[in-house]
Amino acid sequence: MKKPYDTWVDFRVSPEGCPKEYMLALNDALNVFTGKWKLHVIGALTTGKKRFSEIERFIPDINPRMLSKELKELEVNGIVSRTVYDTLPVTVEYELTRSGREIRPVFDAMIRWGLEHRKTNIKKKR
Amino acid sequence: MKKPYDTWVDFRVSPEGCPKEYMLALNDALNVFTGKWKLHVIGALTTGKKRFSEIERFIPDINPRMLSKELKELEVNGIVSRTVYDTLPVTVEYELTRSGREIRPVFDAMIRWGLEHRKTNIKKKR
DNA sequence: CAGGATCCCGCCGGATACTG
DNA sequence: CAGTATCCGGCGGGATCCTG
Repeated sequence: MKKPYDTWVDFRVSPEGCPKEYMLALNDALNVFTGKWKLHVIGALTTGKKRFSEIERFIPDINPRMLSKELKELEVNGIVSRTVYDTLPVTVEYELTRSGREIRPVFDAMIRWGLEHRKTNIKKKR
Repeated sequence: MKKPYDTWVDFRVSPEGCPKEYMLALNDALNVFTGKWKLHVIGALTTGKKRFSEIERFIPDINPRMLSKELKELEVNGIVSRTVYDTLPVTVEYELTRSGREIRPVFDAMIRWGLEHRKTNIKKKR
């Protein structure tokens, strides 16, 4: 993945200018949402820890391959934790980490903006 | 573009549950960021209105096709406004709309989360 | 100057089948 | 149950060239 951010210091989000680490942080946040299902998975887990098949049932139209992929990425990114219980057959539980739980303010900000945006924009598309 | 959100009412971001319009709003917000360059373009325009080639120079490694595409999408989505002046040759200025300018709190929330997230996660990747 | 037209490739994500 | 393996199409996005 290309990161033009590294050389792109002049990007400004705040009036004082946006240092490189801010861009990295922004990028991190964006990476959490990339992919078609990541948001759904996080959403499913905000109602509490769940097992693989539970999440699968919770999210219509997702297939195991995708769910597996997304969960793995979220785990690597420290958003979701995976716990294996050696029952028979194995039980695996997924849960939001602290970071995962703290994404909510971001969602809230996005929703707040989105709602306002929708009000002022008569949706022509879709 | 598939929108599983429409049938997916059980997604919860807030404890009270997340109504469908919230999901749509969240989705709207996400659509603003999708694409490799959209964020850069918004960033470039936060420092004020700019012409096509100015934005091009502002963002390293972007090519005209991409810039054109992103600007068009942002315009359709009501984030950016396009003004044509009939000089010779034509001059075109791009500017953030009100909605576009008001994205900043969202960015701020993302950055705040991202910074916190980075602190607790010793980056193993990259 | 401000893009459009074409070509092309990687990879995201869907479908289906299989396993410890 | 909790995933892999494999195959495959679409499209996001790069490079290059062209135009009103």
